[in-house]
Amino acid sequence: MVCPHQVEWGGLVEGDSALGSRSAAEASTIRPTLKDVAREANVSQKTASRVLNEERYVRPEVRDRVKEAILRLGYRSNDVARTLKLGTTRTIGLVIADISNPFYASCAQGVARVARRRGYTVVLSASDEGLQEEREYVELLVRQRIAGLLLVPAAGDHGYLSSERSRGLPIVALDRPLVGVDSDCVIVENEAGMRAMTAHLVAHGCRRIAILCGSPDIYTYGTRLQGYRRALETAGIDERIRIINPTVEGATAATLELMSEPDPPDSICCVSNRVTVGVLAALVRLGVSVPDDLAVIGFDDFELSDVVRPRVTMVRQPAIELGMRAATLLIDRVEGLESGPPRTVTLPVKLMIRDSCGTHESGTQEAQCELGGQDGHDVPDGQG
Amino acid sequence: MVCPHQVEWGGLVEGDSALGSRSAAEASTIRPTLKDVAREANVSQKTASRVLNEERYVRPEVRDRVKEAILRLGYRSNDVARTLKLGTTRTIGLVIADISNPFYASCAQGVARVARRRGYTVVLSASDEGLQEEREYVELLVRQRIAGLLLVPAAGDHGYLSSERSRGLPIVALDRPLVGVDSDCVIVENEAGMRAMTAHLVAHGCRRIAILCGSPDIYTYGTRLQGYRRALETAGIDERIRIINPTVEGATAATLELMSEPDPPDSICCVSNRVTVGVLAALVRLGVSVPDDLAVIGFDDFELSDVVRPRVTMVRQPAIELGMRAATLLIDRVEGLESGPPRTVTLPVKLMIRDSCGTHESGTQEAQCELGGQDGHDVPDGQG
DNA sequence: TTGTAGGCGTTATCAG
DNA sequence: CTGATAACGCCTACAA
Repeated sequence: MVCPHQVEWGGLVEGDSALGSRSAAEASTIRPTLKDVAREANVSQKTASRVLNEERYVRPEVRDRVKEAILRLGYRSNDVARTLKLGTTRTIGLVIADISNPFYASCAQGVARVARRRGYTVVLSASDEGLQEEREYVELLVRQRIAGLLLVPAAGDHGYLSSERSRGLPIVALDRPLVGVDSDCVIVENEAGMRAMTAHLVAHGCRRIAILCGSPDIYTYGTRLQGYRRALETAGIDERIRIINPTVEGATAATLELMSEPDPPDSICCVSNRVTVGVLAALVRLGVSVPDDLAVIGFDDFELSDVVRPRVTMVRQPAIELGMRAATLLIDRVEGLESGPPRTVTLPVKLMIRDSCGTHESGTQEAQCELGGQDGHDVPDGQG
Repeated sequence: MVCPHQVEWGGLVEGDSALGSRSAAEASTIRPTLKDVAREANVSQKTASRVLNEERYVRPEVRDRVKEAILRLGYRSNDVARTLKLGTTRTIGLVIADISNPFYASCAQGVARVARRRGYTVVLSASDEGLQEEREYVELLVRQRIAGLLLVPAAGDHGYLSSERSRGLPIVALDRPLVGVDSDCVIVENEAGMRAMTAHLVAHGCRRIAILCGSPDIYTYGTRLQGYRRALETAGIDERIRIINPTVEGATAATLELMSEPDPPDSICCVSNRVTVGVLAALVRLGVSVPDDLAVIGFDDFELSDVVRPRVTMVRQPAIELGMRAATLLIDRVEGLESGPPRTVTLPVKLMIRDSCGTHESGTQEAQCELGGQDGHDVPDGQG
């Protein structure tokens, strides 16, 4: 089916836009330009441009003529050209670890929401926690002249970003701070959250408390581990640290192993929703009864945490808000609405007390963690 | 901290790149151009360009000089300019309904994986099932001159896309075909899947089989509903159709209502993972025992479907592969590797038999649905 | 092997 | 109010 525009369009093929026939692969190039619109409307290019950008000083009559031409030709302005001229994109680059982790998906959702609201476009990339991949993506994004960069940094040194930063690229770290550059960052109360979790286990009589933790080189795991240690230290209890691959499969394997050892734990702290899910899967397979045989507590919510029996006690992070705050901060930087030194925004987490740590619990209770403030607190960093 | 490049850079401020001081908001513009590199290396711009693109015919000595200049200046080529000149991006636009639905997240993951492998960048947008929002996003993407468009169409007519298509923009529909334009599309066996689900319930003695379904205007729901109806027709059983808002909350509310009515169903078919999760939440709350009091079966897997007790019988769709196939097809079109008429790729689904439909089940069994082939089948459409 | 001139589609400048 | 003309940063032709 040939749309009517096609017909109109046919008459312009002679134009100097070099609109001859091309191979299918190149066909996407056959689009009318502002010059075509101008010719069609019998005005200069600049006038057409004026209409397009809704500038003043265009006679209504002329304006209508141009608008008509735009419609007739199915003209779409070329942001590539405009960007080149203006020197600034309305695109933000988002580099996360893994889209299939609901936590990051929620962060991305928050980012997307704010971006849309403020007229920005989001380029998404997944680094899979690899610094090398992250660098490649950032390189690509910089080439594309993104207005700002939002990233969940992989483990390792991010000094490579300092040249970008010094060239004025706004960067906001999400979920974890950057190592080796300073930048804004939006994180949650990792240590306090885990401390609260561990203390909760202690309060329920647990003494052989294991933690299944990803590499402490990754900030979130490192700080959460720290919280665990401090809580145990306070309680005078020995640590049982297991560094694992923090995936569902990794956690399942580790749990299977852990529970088959002599002197197994009486409780497990999970450092992420992936780990919690993996632990639960293993326990179900083993027929271990929670919380009777073993208590389980997790950092970060997961879908069904409230539906699974027993309902899992865990610390909830505001994932969507994390994304929204990060995006807001970034765009504020981009637009110059925010111009102070790098700042760290720390959002509060909540301990949701349910049934997986002992029968004393009843109903879902919420407990703000020690550091928690209603809206998080905002700390300007020391110095650059 | 001032990085060493800054110093080098300082010497160039006089250049005709107009690198004077600017406001913080515009600072991202102060980047060296190829011209700066050329001057720094004492060669022509073209020579610098040659080195950048690794063309032949550059004396090694000169090449090194240029590379050094690039490094010293921290030069990053400007893809915006390059794109304008070349007339073609390496960006694909992805419009999905909702990132927080793990199904779409997985699709996006598949897309991202292929895109990365083939050197493309992905711009992500979420339409929230709104046709209007979808249009706005597409408009934006077209302006950005994406090389191709990948979308999960919202309900409604997509005739608005035909002008883009006729201008040569490759479009691949994901999860649902487009209405009103023809295009490639990658979907799963919706009807067969739901027919198998329903038949499975019938085989387990269910007779009051309800379906919780989203608006049939959305292709996936429409076809799944069709599968349900056909299976019941075959079995000579009455329909119990409930059109709901297919979210977790919507399904929970509907289930609560459904179960409190006189003559409640003996089984529920869920049209999506969102619905299944919502149903389970409601049943847990009501204390309804599955499968004893009620059988439950779902379309589309969800995390923990295999961990929750009883384990939920459901039809699994290959979400990641869906995304990968769609992206592959799209990029093949973009690059002209694929040039025939629009084609529809249908991927098979699998019925995973577990415990939520009756005690006859034991262990997880897999059953390929009727139409299933190993790799899906590929049907060139009728005609344009 | 290297350099010069011109244009991709916009917008900005500055006259008419 | 409107229109030539010159960039934006890169690449393709076409010389040298």
